[in-house]
Amino acid sequence: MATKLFMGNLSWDVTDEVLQEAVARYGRTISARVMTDRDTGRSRGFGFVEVEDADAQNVISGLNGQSLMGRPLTVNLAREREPRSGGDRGGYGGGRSGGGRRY
DNA sequence: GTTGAGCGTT
Repeated sequence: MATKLFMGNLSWDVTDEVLQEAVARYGRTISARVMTDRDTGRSRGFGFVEVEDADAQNVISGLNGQSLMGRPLTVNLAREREPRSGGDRGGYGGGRSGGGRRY
């Protein structure tokens, strides 16, 4: 199992590799990806990382507040984005993302 | 050549 983490306040110089290397030091990194602007292709300043559930808390406590590339990292549980459609044309009528933040 | 809160693509 893997836990998804949201990385914020990333330096524009940070890349997927750098993020993975940084997270891999605190836990087994399943996957690391830095969200880059699809419009311009430049880093948006945040990304997502997948780590083992047992290491998720360790990674958060380890990287959250730590400085990377000269900028303090912000680590939090990433929201679950719509599960992959799976490719089945199925068409669930009641598909409800439930909305994002609800406060 | 720039910028800085926020939750991503098949």
